This record gives sequence, structure tokens and C-alpha cells, in this order.
Amino acid sequence: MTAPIRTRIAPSPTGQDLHIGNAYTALINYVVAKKAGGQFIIRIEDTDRTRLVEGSEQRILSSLEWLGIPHAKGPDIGGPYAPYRQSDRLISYRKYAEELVEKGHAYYCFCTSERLEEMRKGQEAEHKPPMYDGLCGTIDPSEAKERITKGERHVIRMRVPDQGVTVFTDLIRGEVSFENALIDDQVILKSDNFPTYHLGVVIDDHEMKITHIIRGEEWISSTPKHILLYQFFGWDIPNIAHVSVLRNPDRSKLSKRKNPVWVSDYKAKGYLPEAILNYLASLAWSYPDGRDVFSVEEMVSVFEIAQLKTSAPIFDVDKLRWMNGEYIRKMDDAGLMGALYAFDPEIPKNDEKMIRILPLVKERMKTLVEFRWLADFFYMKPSGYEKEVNPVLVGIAATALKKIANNWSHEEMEKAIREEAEKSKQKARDVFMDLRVKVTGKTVGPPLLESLEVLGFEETIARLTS
RNA sequence: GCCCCGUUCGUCUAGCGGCCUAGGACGGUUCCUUCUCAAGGAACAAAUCGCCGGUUCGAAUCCGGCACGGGGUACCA
Repeated sequence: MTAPIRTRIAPSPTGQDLHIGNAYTALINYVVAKKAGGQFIIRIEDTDRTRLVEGSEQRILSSLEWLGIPHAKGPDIGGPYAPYRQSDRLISYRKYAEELVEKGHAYYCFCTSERLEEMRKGQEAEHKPPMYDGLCGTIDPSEAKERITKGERHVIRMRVPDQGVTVFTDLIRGEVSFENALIDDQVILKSDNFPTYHLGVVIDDHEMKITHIIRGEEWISSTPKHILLYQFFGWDIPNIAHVSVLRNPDRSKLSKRKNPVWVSDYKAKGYLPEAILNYLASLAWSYPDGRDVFSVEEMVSVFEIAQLKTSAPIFDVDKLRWMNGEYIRKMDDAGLMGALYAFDPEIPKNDEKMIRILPLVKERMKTLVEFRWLADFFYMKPSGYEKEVNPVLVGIAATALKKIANNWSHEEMEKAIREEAEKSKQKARDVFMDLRVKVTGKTVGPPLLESLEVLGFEETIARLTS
């Protein structure tokens, strides 16, 4: 029997929250594991002590939970290969790095950052790839040991062969190969004793028996270093796949300067987790029968990783909005109400009027925030409007309605509105239009008749519709 | 600069050598429904399949070159 499939995401807690791109990678990892009845694991890569952001780890975990991507193992759950946080695993990294030194696959390096910088400048001037020149690789091991015992500051670098090629087969991109001569003698253990990402992932993935490494394409060029490391240790190389990165509309890598990137941003704007996941999935994968709206469960049942597109998609907020609207309209009233209460605590609970408003607003809203915009107009106090409700217009409408109630024909009504409009120097068409409120340039708000209904003008409506 | 990845409507995609006069979705436009908006329904516009060569009876689909876009090139991840 083959080993159970184990996938993972390894976010670093250096941002405000879970990046939407990481959410995408997490989704794919989750689906792959789930489909095979395996496990999806979270490991926190916090080896860069200088960029740590307080509370980030916790927010990453709760965003994942909010999205509905459950993990089987993680720093908050534990598991057989715990700890799931690199900073808690420290001792073993140095041991492994030194094992490589003994095998001759790595060496101690005492170069100062000044020398490194100078070297790089020189290489740049000569149009050569900036790489470590291997100076310390020639130091006699016993001499190196001596300098270390004397307390000299040092790092450990991997010794990359200068001949041959390193090849790996990407599950979604096929074979990728790199010339060893172009691979740098990467630092694997920093002078603060923390491993760099490269050493860290390889050891952790191996120790945690990760079978499929599925990560963003920005890692493709570091993969040969990892392959080499696996070979140095004599370990089996797991399956590897690189998913494409999400882009800004200008095709650059999705960044917070140009787009909201945190999952919490989307949560705050009233997007539903199911819609976000569905949208993310649709970016690089399409359901075999062509449907656009599908659940994670449905995706799991038919997903094949090789079907993932290799090109990098632009994150299109417009389409996300549409998707979100689809999900909102699919919800039943009670469910939507619950989502709204959770989203906005200021919305009055179990309120009779509120319950009557909901069905009207439901089919008009695309995100949860819009409920306020739509419902406030005739129910709650206006907030966030570009302009206030014009009381004059409300008066005009009231007059017009009175005439409608008198069984006037549409033509007569129209005439009446024109007359009323004339009095207030408004265009007739605008009288009705302006009964709703403009939000960010778009006219929103419920239609007159439905508003009347909610406001309790039953008698008027009855006459209107009879 | 060097290395790597990518390239089908504005955007996300279907397509796996003939079913493609390239299909769907978002967005746009128009129409229907409607007292308005939304939702729903219908339709239209929108892709010389990045370009140039090759293979083939036949190419969006296979091969090569080029162009363009992106990523990487740290004691960041």
C-alpha cells in the first residue's frame, strides 16, 4: 500500500493576514489531499525573524478557517510530526546542515556582507550572474572548525556541483531543467542559526512525510536547490507542482499596492467564503461540464491537478462580485440573515421590518456590505451616501402615488409626475429615479412599489394592483 | 544581464490534429419582463488562437525560432 497523500501550505507570518494567493494555493492543496483521502497540513515558516508580524500566524489560521479550508495538522492542532512551526524545530536544522558539511555537500562560510556585496557589484559590472564565488568552500574543514570554536560568525552554504543539470518533473508543467553551473551556493543555515527557507522546507517536508509539494510558481527557480538538497540527504523527492501566481490587472504579481490582497479585506467587504473559493478555483481550472458555480465538494470529486492552467490569471474583482451575488441569491432568507448578523452587528436582530426588507434587498445585493446601502434608504439611517435623500422628491412621489391610487392610467400618472416635477424644476424621469440613492455613481435602492410594501402602504398597493 | 515559466474575445476559460465559419462565463450593448432598479429570459458586438517558419492531405492543437508578459537571481519567504 502506498503512503497516504499529505499536502501542505507553508505560509510565513510576515503579513497582515492570509494573502489571497496563499488562499488559492491552500485550496488546491486541500482539494488534492481531500480527493485522495489524505491530509492537508499547515506549517508556519517563521525563520525570518526580522520580518515577523505580531498576530499574523493567528490571523492566517483563522482566515483559513473562515474560508472553510480545514487542515488536519497544524501549529494549533499538533500531530505526529509536530511542531508545525519552524522556530520550534530549530535544534534539528543545524544538525542536518552539519551532516551535509560532513558529507562534503556543504561548507562553512565566513564571508562578511561587505565582501559579498562587493563581489556582487563586480559580477554585475562584468554582466555575470551574481553568485557566491565559492571562496570559503576551499577552506580546510579542520581550520573552519577551529574558527567556529573561536566564535567567528559564519553561515553554512550548500555546495552545488558545477557540472551537470538538475531536472524535476512538475505535475502541471512537465519537465523543467536547470544547469548546475548557474545554481548558487545558497546559504542554508544563517548566522543566527535559523535555516533559510530552502533548508527549512526540505527538512520539514521530509520529516512531515509530505507527498505533494504544491506551491506558487515563484518557487520554480529555487526548486533545483531543493532537489539537490534531497539528493544530498539521500531522501526521496516528493511530487512537485507549481501553480500560477495571481496578477494585478496590469499583469504584475498581485500586490497590496494595487489590489486588496488579504482575505480579511474580502471578508470586510462582504464576500462569502464559498464565493471566494469558487472564484479562486475558476481562475485556473474549469469544471468538466463547463458550469461556473460549483462547491468545493463538487470540485473535489472531479479534480485532477494536471488540468490546472499554467498561465497566470488576473484577479478580476468584477467577476468575484458576480459570483458573490450568485451565492447570496442561492441562500435562503434565514441563512442570509444569519450571515448579515455575523457580518454587521449593528443590524437589528429579529426585527419585523428587517425580515420583510430582506427578500427585496437579497436579489439586489452582490456583497454583504451593500445590504446597508440598499436597506438604509427606507429603513435605517443613511450612511455612506454620496448624497442625502431629497425630501422634496419624496413629496413629489407621494403626490404622484396619490394620483396612481385614483386609478389614473400610466399616461395620466406620467403627466402628473411631469407637473410635479415642473414645480420643483426636476426632470420627470428623474423624479422616480432619484427616489433611490446613488452610491459610488450607481443608482441603488429598492423600487418604489416594493418600498411602499415594506413601509406598510398596503392599501395603496392593493388599489394600484387591482 | 543571466536563468526559468507562460502566451485563445477587455477578463477567466473550453479546446488535446479534421466535430472550430473557435464554445461558455464575467463585463459591455440591445431587446423582453417591469411604474423604476435589480434578478430572470433572449440576442448582439468582441479572439487573423502573440508573430514567423516547419511537419501534415489538414494545426489553436505537433516542432523550431523570435517577440512580448511574468517570475527568480538575498544570511526574504
